[in-house]
Amino acid sequence: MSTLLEQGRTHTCGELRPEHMGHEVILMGWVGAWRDLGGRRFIDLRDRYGLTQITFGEELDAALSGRGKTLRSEWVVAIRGVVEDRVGNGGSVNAQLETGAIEVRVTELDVLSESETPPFLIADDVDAREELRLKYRYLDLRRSPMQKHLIARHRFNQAVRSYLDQRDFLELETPYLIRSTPEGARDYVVPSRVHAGTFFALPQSPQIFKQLFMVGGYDKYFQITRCFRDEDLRADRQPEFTQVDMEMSFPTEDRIMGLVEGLIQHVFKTVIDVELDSNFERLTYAEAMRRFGKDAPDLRFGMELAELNDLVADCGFGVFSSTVAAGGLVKAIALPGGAERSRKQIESLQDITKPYGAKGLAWAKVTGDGWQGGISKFFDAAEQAAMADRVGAKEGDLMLFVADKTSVANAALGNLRLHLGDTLGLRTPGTFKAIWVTDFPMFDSVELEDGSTRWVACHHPFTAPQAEYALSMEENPGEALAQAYDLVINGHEMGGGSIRIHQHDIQERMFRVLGMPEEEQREKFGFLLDAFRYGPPPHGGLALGVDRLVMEMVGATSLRDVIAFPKTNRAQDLMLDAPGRIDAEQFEELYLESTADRGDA
RNA sequence: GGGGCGGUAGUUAAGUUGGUUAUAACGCCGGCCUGUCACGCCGGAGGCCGCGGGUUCGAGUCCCGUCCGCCCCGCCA
Repeated sequence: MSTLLEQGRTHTCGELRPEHMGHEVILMGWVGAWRDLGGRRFIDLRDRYGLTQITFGEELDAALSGRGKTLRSEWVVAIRGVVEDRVGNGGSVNAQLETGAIEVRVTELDVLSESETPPFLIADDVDAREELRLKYRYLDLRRSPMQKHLIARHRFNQAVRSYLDQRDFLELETPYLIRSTPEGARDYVVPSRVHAGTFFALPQSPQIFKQLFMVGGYDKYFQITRCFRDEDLRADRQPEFTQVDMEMSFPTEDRIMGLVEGLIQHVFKTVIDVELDSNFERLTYAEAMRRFGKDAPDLRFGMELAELNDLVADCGFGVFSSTVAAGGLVKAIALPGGAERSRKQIESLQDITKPYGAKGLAWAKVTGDGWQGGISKFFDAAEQAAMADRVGAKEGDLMLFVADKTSVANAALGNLRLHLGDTLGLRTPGTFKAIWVTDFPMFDSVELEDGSTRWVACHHPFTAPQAEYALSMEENPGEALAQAYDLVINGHEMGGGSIRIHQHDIQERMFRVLGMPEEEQREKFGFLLDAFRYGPPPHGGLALGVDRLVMEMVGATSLRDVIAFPKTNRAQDLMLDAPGRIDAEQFEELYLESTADRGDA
């Protein structure tokens, strides 16, 4: 007679329903919680599909029941049994469980695997600290919330593939061992054994390859691929992360955004059954910064920032007028009902703005009798009315002001707005607002240590300028706008893309603005520049952050909760204990003894 | 590189102005219990108080250093 394992499962642990009553079934799974009543024992048998209560009764089979008592947490068992009605057996339905109306009376038991007592309880509510969960990640992955997250990832990937496949996109792979081009983020680097003293780099994105696919005539490409950046981590930043990387030939910005909009709607519908509004709202970068202080605003709530420079340029409050005179920005936000807050509560908000470099957070309460408290006394009634009107503050509101350099004022108030939105419950979990932020600047000016400034690409050096700036960007880099766009959902950047430069002369101008000499261009991007001499089609694309999208969809608060084997804050894997040392022989083969061996010494 | 929070039984936490035997819950082990599902009841075992120094008659508690985890700034599409 064959074993239960050989016969195979007839059902999963999440499958049985009242219509199966009377059926003989074989289930396999992990032993969860049990309840031992003496002559009767209940066990929750668990797999990734759900929980089924199985039961042993002494009156039916004392020997089998005795074996049932020896089972312990996380043992793996196969059982044969009969599906029975809980109520008919004298119990009651467990409405919390999908299988709560039935139970399986065990008639045969095979222990497939025993388990030591796990270091933490495998339960939906984690009580173990994260350090421990990461060390025993395979146990953490048994928890239902983690399984839901990874299953959502699977559905996400499948939805992307089917959507893009139906639209003639080809899923093509690109190499992971490539050449370091130290622009943007720091590269992860892999020493070459065959070529002593030289190094591969892991890609920060397949950017250049996908452009070469366009030159190669594969006019619609995508890939779900890993990218690597050796930078410090955050809750929403891992050193390796997954992107849906896409590129198409003969595009316009609208066609790309339209395609991605459809893709995002399809994915939200498929993965979490949410219908997003069609025609995602579009905001220019300048407008986003002006109204929300951030290039990735959360539009699920208002509380927009207001600029007050023109109103306070000549006011009696020196902090404001001198900020305007120095070319800075005075901005304010109204907190509805905030006038009830105590001075202490109000001043504690500085803890939010301070990390962004804001020197202070000024405030005033709007009452029926003019402003009160804070900086009220510096303004007469007309000034107060004008500012309150600009900010949209009503009686009972609290006005909050930041006067600082433009970047600081925007960052401080923009993040304060998000904080207030959080505390007021305006960023409702389970609600989603997807928007496009468009018309990004081409260049950012960076101050060097010697006080001079240089221009760096906001996006990357292959981003096309908008037509009207193609010729003028050299004279006026700060004014030039790019054909670049970001997808933003709930205040998080979920993806970004651009139309690329395919014209040789414009690419040269771009490099000139960036101050990259020709030899350096040749050395870093020679193959791309060469390729663009042989009929590159107009092309453009976009990349989506898979981890961030899944995180937002399932409502996780950390990327680690949607990545099977993530890294810690210090970029380590606690389970593997990686990175780790290598043995002397392995090391020697790589010729890493001295920096003189790098090849550029 | 900088700031903040944390590390005490297997786990999660409490631990007062420094004081004698370091608590609790869950888990674990044993016993009782035939309708539980956070089962219940009785009993038991279990501690390098992250690590290293220092102050003190005495340190989980105070000081210095260090390691680890998390959040944020810088950095980073």
